[in-house]
Amino acid sequence: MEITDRNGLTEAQFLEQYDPGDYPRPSVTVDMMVLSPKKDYSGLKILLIKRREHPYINCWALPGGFVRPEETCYEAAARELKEETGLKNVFLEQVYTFSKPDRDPRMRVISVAYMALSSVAPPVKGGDDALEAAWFDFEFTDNMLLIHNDDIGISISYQLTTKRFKNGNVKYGNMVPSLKSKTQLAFDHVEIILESMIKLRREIEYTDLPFSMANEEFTLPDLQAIYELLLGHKLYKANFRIMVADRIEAVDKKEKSIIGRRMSELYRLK
Amino acid sequence: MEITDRNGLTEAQFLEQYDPGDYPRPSVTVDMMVLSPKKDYSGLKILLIKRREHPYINCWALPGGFVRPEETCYEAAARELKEETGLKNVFLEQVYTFSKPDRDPRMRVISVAYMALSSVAPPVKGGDDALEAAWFDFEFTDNMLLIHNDDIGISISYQLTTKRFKNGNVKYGNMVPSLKSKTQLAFDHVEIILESMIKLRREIEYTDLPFSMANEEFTLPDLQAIYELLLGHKLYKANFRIMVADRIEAVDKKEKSIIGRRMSELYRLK
DNA sequence: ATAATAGTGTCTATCAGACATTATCTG
DNA sequence: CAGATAATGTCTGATAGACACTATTAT
Repeated sequence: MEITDRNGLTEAQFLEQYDPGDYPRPSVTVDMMVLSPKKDYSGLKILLIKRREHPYINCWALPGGFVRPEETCYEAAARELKEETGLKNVFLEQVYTFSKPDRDPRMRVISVAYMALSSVAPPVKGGDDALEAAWFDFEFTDNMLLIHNDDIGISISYQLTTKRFKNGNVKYGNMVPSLKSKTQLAFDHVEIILESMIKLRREIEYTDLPFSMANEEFTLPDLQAIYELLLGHKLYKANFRIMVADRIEAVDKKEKSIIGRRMSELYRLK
Repeated sequence: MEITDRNGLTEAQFLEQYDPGDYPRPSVTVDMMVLSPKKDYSGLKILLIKRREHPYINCWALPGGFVRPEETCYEAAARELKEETGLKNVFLEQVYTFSKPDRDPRMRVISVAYMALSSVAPPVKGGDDALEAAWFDFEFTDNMLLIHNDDIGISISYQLTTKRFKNGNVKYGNMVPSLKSKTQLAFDHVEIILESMIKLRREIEYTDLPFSMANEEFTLPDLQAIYELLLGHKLYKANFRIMVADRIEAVDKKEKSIIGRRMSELYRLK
């Protein structure tokens, strides 16, 4: 009664004898843009890992790693994030898959990019560890990407210009980075950051995504500060409050806001 | 003067001796949702391929194939699309990467999904060919996905319900399909279609994407019809024209519109 | 001539942007 | 009390949604 193929095999029989063959397969990795606000909400931080091997030896790279046979890409990203930072249950979303054949000179590596947003920046393995990680100040404007850590004296910057591309008969502008500093990010990780920021800013329009950078309970001045950091521009207080009004509920407690110096109502995401 | 690693190797030396090792690697494929309008603009069509092998033998599947070592995923998708349909230079965009370890029972396959939008639906290899392909009528509403081809007597339908998910502390609704027809789509291809349609509809808001389904020169009633097909609801004529006004230029010719029966001004995308 | 469809005018509700004002808190 | 900041009020212009009307064309 079971369906058989042209060789008379049932599905179970087919799978039993199936040989995946020896075609060249790419390695698949995940790479992540992990952002968190600075403690005083005066800017954003991004997590980078220092490379100890060729290629891009001594360069800083986005955290990431290989996708294991028994896990999804999402699970791989969540695992790597937890290994690096201890963070779990933070916002984590797929951004784009990068697949230029020569993006890694060692071998063919296809990388699925993720972005993660955390309300805190936990301490990471630093110093002269084999795996050195650090949080960098992250500044992203219309024409500049600046990533620096003044403690360890590293500054990486790219100028951003807009180039027009065509897809079918639809044209659109796209950011093109050009290195301005002596040090650079490893691989195509600038592009991963740029794609992530574009997607992030677009999604702020129709999601509650900035809430994932706020504490469980937050004041509105602080939530507004997070929105402003992610969007890269100031907002009007009154308009902002109208915008988020139906997504929040008062907790009926007061606390000093992080960015201000006064008591402010606490709220929670509905 | 060159930088050496802990073994004293330069980058060139390192790459020379580098052994990618024998870790398990996934196969990477691309799968595509290819949409085009019906000739009379009364609906959408989607391209499907009939499977001749286990698993999902005799099921219909999205077109796709393996990513070759020397090409990007985009190039793989463009190549497969051209092979199936002869189409090139159509709108083609990455949607999402699907990576459940068991999504293909034969082996680990990670699939990068693309969507393609064409103004025409070229004839495809049909009949009793080894590789049977066909265009299906495509209907997508809030609670139903219906894919059918009355010529060959195939109808595939899924009911769509909304389930709430959590990502970090952000909650959002997501469509969950449940099969209603006897026949089903192969693999997780329903999910690829759903993700693609969500992204497609969202991008219509801020791109010229529906123009890629129109002819080079088009009438406004026809362009509006395409917008309505993709969005799944009617638009007001006057509002629609205001909306597209600054993106089009008159060609100063008239032609009968496809959906109407009268002469109408021809336009072109700026 | 008539019916259908192309094309335009305009009213309204909503909303983002922009200031202005009042209330409250800290030092 | 003074200065700063939290919180609210309100004006304006742009825009989406809705409907009505005129012009043109196929039969």
